[in-house]
Amino acid sequence: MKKMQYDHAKIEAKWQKYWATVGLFQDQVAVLPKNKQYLLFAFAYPSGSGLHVGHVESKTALDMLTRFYRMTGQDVYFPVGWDAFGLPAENYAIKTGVHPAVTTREAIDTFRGQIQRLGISYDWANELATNHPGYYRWTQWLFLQLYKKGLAYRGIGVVNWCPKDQTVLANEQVVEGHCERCGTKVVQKELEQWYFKITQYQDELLDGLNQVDWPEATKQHQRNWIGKVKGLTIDFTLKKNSQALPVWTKFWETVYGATFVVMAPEKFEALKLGNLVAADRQQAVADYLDQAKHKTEEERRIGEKDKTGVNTGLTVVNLVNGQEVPLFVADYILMGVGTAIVMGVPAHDERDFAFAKKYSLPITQVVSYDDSKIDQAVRNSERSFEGPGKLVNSGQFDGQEAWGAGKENMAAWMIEQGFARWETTYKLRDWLISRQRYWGAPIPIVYDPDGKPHPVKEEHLPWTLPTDVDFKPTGESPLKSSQEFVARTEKLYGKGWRPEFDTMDTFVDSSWYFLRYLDARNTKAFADPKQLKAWLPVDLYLIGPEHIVLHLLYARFFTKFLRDEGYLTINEPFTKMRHQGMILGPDGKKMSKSKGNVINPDEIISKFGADTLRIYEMFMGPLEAAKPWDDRAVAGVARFLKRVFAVYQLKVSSQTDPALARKLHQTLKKVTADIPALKFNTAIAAMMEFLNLWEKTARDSDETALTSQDLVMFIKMLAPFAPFMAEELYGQLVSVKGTKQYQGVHVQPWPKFDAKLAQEERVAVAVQVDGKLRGQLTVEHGQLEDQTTILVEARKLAGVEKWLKDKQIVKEIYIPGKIVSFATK
RNA sequence: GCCGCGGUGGUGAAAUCGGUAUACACGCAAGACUUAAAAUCUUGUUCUGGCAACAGAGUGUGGGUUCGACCCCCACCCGCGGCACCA
Repeated sequence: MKKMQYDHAKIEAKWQKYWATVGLFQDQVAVLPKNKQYLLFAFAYPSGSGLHVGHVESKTALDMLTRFYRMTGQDVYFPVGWDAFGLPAENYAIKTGVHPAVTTREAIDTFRGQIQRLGISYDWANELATNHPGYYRWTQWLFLQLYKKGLAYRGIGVVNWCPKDQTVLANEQVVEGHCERCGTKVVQKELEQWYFKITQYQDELLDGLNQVDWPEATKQHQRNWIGKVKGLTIDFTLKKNSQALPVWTKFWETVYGATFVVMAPEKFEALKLGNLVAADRQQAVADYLDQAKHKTEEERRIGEKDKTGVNTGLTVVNLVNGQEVPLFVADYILMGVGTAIVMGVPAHDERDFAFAKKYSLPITQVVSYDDSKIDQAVRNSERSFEGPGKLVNSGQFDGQEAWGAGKENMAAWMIEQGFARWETTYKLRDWLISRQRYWGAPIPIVYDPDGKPHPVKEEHLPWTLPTDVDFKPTGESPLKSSQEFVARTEKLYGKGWRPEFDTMDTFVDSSWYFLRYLDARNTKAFADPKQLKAWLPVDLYLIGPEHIVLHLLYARFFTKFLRDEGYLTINEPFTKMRHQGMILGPDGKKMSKSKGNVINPDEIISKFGADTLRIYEMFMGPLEAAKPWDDRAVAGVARFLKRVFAVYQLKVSSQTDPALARKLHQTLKKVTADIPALKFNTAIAAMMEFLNLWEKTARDSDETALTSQDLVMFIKMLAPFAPFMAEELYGQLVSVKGTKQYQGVHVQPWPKFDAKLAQEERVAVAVQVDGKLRGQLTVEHGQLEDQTTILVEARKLAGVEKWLKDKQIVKEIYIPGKIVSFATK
């Protein structure tokens, strides 16, 4: 046989072309599946800079799994698409004047080429892009369904506004008071906007988490985000007119210690309590309210250390003991948390303590603590403390456990008295979806001349995004600059009618794409119900940890809504989910252009080949871990593949070396178990181990030491990992290659290992004396259960005998095939 | 502060159920080939002592359970991610 050198560029180009020609693994969703595997990768935003190594990691992992499942005879669906609306393309357009549609198309073309070079076996038949009218028509349809049910509504509210991007942001897109995207300080603005009523499903979104196989941390994040808390709402009353001021709290056991009541400025205005304020306080209160209104989120945050407030001069009655306490307004009380009215218990709450100190308010201790140091400090009003203890100064409840019986009894009593009730609160807010941006799906709403909103008629969908638009940010929606858009609206709905000029948050587009994947060319429905039923839910979703909260919550919300509307039969869209870890630069830091530590996958491919890149990224470590890039380790993987290729150029043996056969089956067993467990790193290590033994066995010979059947077995094992090389080597081995009957390695059945052959004949059993390893006993496989003999043999081992001499054995243990343990006195 | 994840050789990391800690790879060292270098191959590589046999120590720290702990329990330290004036 002619010896060939491993030429990755030639081999990869050849097979990429061949697979494309025969349409390998295309259009798979049409088949009604028996053993379905719907594998999903969080679709990418097609940025101008192309695929990065992080994309490669998750795409490769799923591709390996996909190829493995196919070989084991399952019906796999592995689709691809583009999250194509969004800010970067629009910002680029503002800078250069190039239309986002153009840059997006170019970026998608780049990505597509890179993906094919990587050997990712996507099914392209249902490729989709969210900016395509054929897609966003159904995004708009979804909006209209929500609208019909009152789950898409218009509301006035204080919104987060990014002055640089000139748009509203969802709460989720504000990170520490700054815009998630551009880092600009976010300001508050009052606007009328569209919301999706996700809170309608808050309990189900919480409960559903118990049904899915997701990382515990992710579920916990979602739970925290929904933030369900059971508390007690207690009425305090305004002395002047007996008006009830409900206070919500988790710590009602400290209610006897309330020495003031404080409410959010917005709440004070909403309740119109200003009129009740005595004349001499009017000015001070008005000033404070005005000042609070003009504070940004950031300024309020700074106030954390120095709390401000104003005494309204009004008096409030604490109904538990009739005590009269002052009413304050303070901006450390947040609108939207509880009732926005808080009882101030300075002895047992840090914030209330700081406030009481500043305004010289009394501090009443109502819980005494076992720790005398703490108790002393609280008694002397030196600090506040929250913790378990006994109630004091609390009327009939004195002496009861504050975090036990006392808490329960007090709640029961207050409820019985009629001035308290249970109330559950949530942190989750409705989803603000309006964006004053161009590059998104238009909200399908038109306004009549009176300004009343009406849904765009379904026959007018897709409600297309106009093209005659000036992108320059003005603080208003760019769509306002389109003449065509207004003309179209007037033509279809009448003179004086106006379209909604805002577009939808791109999270709307990207939170239902996994449904459209199943039938992306359907023009009658977002997907054929038969396909939806056959393929949903998604069996495995691989997604970056950055999407833990928003995307997943929204996708689950849509799923539940569409189920209620009769379109879906599932409760949860993603049965199993895992996260891939971030690939860091060689310096161990997050890759970024400014740090100059970015690794370009194209360069790795041209230097070492796609097979090497794939295997290296999977070999770096566990899929979910953050891993730094190591150039030299890449070369190590390239070496591995080169060695595999070289050993396949030897003459095929007529018999397989027995020791090597055992190792082969052991390796196959390990790889077969590791792939579905997503433990690609150890599967690769096992194959490397096999190669090490193989080379040793075949050394100083011109033969492979494997039969052609066993050579095929290993190459099939390698196929999901290194699809190009596997196809090449398989072709070299199989005689029908080049003929019409030739079918590549990727459609071959996954080999079966011989369990008996994979078992070692002799097993090394470790022998311990007093927990220390003192010897090793080699036992024939058939003798493993013979405890008596083994214990006798173990004692006789030279290294063991030495340590047992002059000692009395008090216990001896034998775990078959593992260990012998002697305990002595 | 709260929630979550993690801490193992010089480095990335293995260790399936509580059972021989450090597989695999990188790096490093020595050697082979070479005029030389690169590439490739071979051998070694947890630490301490010892020529060696061997002995001792060893999975962030301190304790505990167990014949036996990277793994389980308690207390703590450090790193990373998220949330945070949430009453």
